[in-house]
Amino acid sequence: MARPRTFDEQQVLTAVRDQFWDAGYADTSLEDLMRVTGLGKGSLYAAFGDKHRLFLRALRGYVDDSHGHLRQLLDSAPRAVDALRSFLMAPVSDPDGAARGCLMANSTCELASTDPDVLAEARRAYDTTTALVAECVARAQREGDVAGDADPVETARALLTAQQGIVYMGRAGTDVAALSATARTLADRLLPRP
Amino acid sequence: MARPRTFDEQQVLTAVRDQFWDAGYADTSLEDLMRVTGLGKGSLYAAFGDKHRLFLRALRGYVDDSHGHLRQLLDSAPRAVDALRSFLMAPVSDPDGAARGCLMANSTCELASTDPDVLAEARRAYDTTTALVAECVARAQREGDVAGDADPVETARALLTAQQGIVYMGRAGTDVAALSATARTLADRLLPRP
DNA sequence: CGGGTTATGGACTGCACGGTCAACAATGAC
DNA sequence: GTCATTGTTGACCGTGCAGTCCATAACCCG
Repeated sequence: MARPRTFDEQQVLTAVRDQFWDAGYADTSLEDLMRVTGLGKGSLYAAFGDKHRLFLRALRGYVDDSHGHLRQLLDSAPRAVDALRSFLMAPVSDPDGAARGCLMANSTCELASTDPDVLAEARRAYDTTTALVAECVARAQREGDVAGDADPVETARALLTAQQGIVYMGRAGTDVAALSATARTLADRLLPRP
Repeated sequence: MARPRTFDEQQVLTAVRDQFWDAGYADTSLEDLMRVTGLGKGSLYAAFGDKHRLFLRALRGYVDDSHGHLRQLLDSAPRAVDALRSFLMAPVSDPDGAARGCLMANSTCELASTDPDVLAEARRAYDTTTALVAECVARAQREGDVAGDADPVETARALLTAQQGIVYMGRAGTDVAALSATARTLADRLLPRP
């Protein structure tokens, strides 16, 4: 046939994602991307298109992976309420990762007003997250761990909003100890026992 | 003496702030700044220094103004608990402004990992905000509108974190109606009646 | 009115960026 | 071994950028 590729697409996308995550979209140059992937410009362009398309590709992969992890988290917990607490604590579960924030959130803040693709990806992401969390809230209610009078979707929105607030405060340099305490406070308040 | 300035410094800083707010730091060029201020490059450099210093100047002005408004909001309310609710609802109080987010938050997400000045400004801003809100929480407790067993600072941190989550979800394109409902849910949960 | 001083505006510079391209390398089919 | 096909590489290009600088304009003081 023809000459085969010498790189693994997933490895390249992971390196690209980390680069955009650390430096943002505008502050990442093609030279940065060449350095972290080990590929030449031509290879990157042939395989992924231009910088913007490559960014969207990495961003979508990040979102899909995150949803995969979330599904696993929500489904694997014996009691749904514990999964919901873990969801809220996730931003502070990795002490070193808090200041990094979330690639989707960082990208949204940087680009939402000028890049419709990023905004659309954000809406898609949070719709999915809300649905996953709402289902888990309903399960927690059936298990008797969360008051049954609250609307699961509304509770899920509140949990997601609070979680994004935690992500943001971590990005803003709040130390992890104080932020963990805040996360626990939010969990206690937003997941009232019946 | 010498030739006087033909521009008003505050007006210029307001125009600059709006430009950075709408487009972000990296996506704002000096040409943009010249357009919105009506000044030439030489005037901008002579009066404010380079792009980065001008940005920091506008950002600090924004933060100081925000704290001024917050003081006014917290002090003017007859009952402190209503002020705290207003604080939480502020991001959705202007329907058109929700998607704009907050200049401090947008800047932090875009630049926190590469610009120490912005990160320092963020920490300063949120320390101040926390102190102001905590004082108001204490007042609400004295007025008997908020349960007295909660630590005012910890409650303030939870409120601020939730508020930033609301700001962010607005920036991410959540429609204002749904977001207002979420804000009310968060207010109800985070400000429990005694 | 003249001269010292500061503001103004635009021409200019050097650079880093995203993107293109063509020559070359590696593979499998036959 | 030959060839068609695809991947790889690095030189190259045009553009837009931040920042500099200087000639000129406007002002106040004496």
